Parts: sequence; C-alpha cells; structure tokens
Amino acid sequence: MDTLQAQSTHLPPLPEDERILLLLGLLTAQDRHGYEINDFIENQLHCVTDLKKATAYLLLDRLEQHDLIHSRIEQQSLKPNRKVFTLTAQGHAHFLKLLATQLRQEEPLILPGNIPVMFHEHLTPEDQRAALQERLEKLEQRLKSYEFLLSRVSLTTGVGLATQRIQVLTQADLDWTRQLLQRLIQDGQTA
Amino acid sequence: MDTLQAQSTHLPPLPEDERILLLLGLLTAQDRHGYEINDFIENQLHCVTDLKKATAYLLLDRLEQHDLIHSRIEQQSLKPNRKVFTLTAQGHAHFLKLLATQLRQEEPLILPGNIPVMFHEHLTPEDQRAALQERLEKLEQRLKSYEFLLSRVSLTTGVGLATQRIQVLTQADLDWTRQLLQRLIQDGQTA
DNA sequence: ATTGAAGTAGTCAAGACTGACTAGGTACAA
DNA sequence: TTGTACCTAGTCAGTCTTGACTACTTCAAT
Repeated sequence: MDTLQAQSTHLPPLPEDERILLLLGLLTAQDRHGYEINDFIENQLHCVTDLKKATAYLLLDRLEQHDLIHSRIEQQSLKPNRKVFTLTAQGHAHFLKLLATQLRQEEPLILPGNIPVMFHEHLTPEDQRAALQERLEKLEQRLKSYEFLLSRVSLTTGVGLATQRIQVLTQADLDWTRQLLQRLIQDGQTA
Repeated sequence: MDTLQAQSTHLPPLPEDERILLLLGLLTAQDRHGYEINDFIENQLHCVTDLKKATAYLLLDRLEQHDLIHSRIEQQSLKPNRKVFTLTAQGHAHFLKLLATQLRQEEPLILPGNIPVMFHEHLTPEDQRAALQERLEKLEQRLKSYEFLLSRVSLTTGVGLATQRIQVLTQADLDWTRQLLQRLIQDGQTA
C-alpha cells in the first residue's frame, strides 16, 4: 500500500474549519503579513472568533504547505522583516468552496452558562437571585459594548454583520435571563 | 523545592470547567454508574453539552482522585458489573462553590456560522440566497425538534429550562437569518 | 444457530489548541 | 538611560478532547 499517492509526502490534513475560512477570507481582500493578521483578529474580530496567535501561525503554515497561500519576505528599512501571505488561485477556489458549504450549514448552539442554569435550584433562592442579577448586569454591559462597536462600523461590512448577529442573540439571552430572574423574584414573594 | 507539598503526589489539576459542574451535578440527585451518566448525557443532554464518553470517563477518574466523588463496584447477576459513583461531602461543597461562581458569570457568545456570514458577499447574489435559504430551513427544522423536546419535559426542570434557553436563542438566530435573507432578496429585485 | 442491539467498562493514539516563552528591532517619554 | 510600548516572527511543552477500538454478557429476533 501507499504505492502511488498523489503527494509523495504526507501533509498534515487541513481541517475543514471555519478558522481556515477566516484566514483565507482575510487574504481575499489584500495580502497581509502574519502580525497584521493576528492583530486584526485580536482587535477587530475578538467577538467573532477566538482564534489565537499560535494557532493562526500553525494554520498559516499548513495553508502554505497545501499551496492555498504563498508567502514572501518583505524587507523594510528600520523595521523587522515581514512575511507577507498571498492567496493562490487554488486558495481562492478553496475559499469559495468552503464558504458555500459553510454558509448553508447550521450548527447546534451549545450555550456557555447553561449548565449552571440547569442546576440553579440547588442554591438558596436568595443566592439564585443574587447570582442571576449579577449575570444580568454583565450581560447588559457586554451588550453596551456591542452597541458601541456597531456605532462605528457599517452594517454592510462583513464584520458589522457578524457583530450584529452576536448582538441580537445576546439581547435575546438578556431578555431570557431577565425573565427568569423576574420569575424567581415572584416565586419568592408568593412563597 | 517541592519539599512539603500538601499532596505528596501531584494530581492532574482539575479544570474549573462547566463539565465538572455537570458531572458533579448529575450525582447530586442520585448515585449513578458510568454508563448511566454517559447515556443520560447522550440522550437527554445532547443539546445542552457536547461532552463525550471518553472525556467523561477521564473526568470521573480525575474527580475521584481529588476525592470529590467515590466509586464502588456493584455486582449484578446476569449483567456486567457497574461502577457506581457517589458524591462525597467535599464534592458536594465543590459543586455548590462552582455553581455559585458560574451562575453569576457570563461568557461572550462565539457563534458558529458567523465566519461564513462575514464573507457572504464573496458569493454571487444567487448563491448567497440559495445558501441562506438552506440554512434557514435547517434552523426551522432544529427549532421544531426543540419544540418537540420541550413539549415533553417540564420547564421547571433544570433540563427543560436549559433547553428552553437554547430554543429562545435559536429562534432569535432564525429571525435574524430570515431578515438577512429578506434583505438580500430585496436588493436583488432593486438592482 | 446466528445476528444484532443494548448494557457495561474502559483505553489509546492522534490531533487541536494555547499560554508562555524567546528574540530581536524602533521610538518615545521620563 | 531606562523603561515601556509596539512591531515582527515564531516555538513548544503540556493540556484537552475524542474517534475508534476492545471485551464481555444478555436478550430478542430471524
């Protein structure tokens, strides 16, 4: 076996991940160097993805090994060298393919904070209310931060759209939480 | 160094995870054996958590090493032996502590499917609409499955409550998606 | 008889992910 | 001149997670 594989060297497989789509996507608009990519993710996309620097570098290497992107070193006077990545034709094709399949997918929502909700009755009514109240306040705060973010990006931008989706779902979460808290308070008064 | 650690043997650290809370929580109601725990997670909690069998066994071992739970073998005639887990006093205390802290936390929502949304404009308007339409249908289907689930559990149960939270957020997602699709269709007609 | 599902317990290699670190430069303020 | 912040590129050990597998038993169906 293993007689005549298309590739003689075994490349580490490329995950069909959203993260791959992201990296490829960032390179469709323009060439970018590694630092720039990571900087952009940290500063503009922190609420859309949680991809970290080390992972990004790893994935970029992988992408290059698969010829989906290509890199060149760019010398600068007075500044460290940059490694600039460019999307190849293959890479662009792959991007489009991933995009089409992933846009039509729908994944189940696994919500953080659902497990503690499930067991909330193990606390005293007092503690339940206090904890939920605090959660609510944090949610409100986060929502405000989204509103601020959205006030300074166009909704027709990709990033704006994605952020707005998060905002909408977070708002729904807030409403739900508020309702639950209300119910707990009423139960407390009735009892 | 390492002269007089409280524990002479270095236990693998216990993550302060929601998963830990879950396992502990499942044992507060009653003792359960491993298979039962995994069965329950797979069949009743698949929309609340994605904890898998291998991970559960690993975590149960960890929990026991930390004396938060305790196990005994239960012989049965005609059936394989069971390993039954019991919450220890320490375990119960830890459960309560985790529950209180996690119930008041709030984590940012990282939504699956947001990356492709971000880049949707790279597809032709036609493909965008087709893909979103399909996503919408899948969302509707999932929502129906939640409604079915909820029609047969009490909302005052922990599981019911958690499931309902998911339902509400999924509904919000569906509404958002429908609106986006609507907008795309309108843009198509105007153009 | 044989097949297959469900009950019961795990294990393990392989991969994904990241915190924390290294290594160097510039530029500006104190 | 010292410190701090930003620019630039990584790496790696260690942890987390899981798909796929092993083993054995009962029970119902074919």
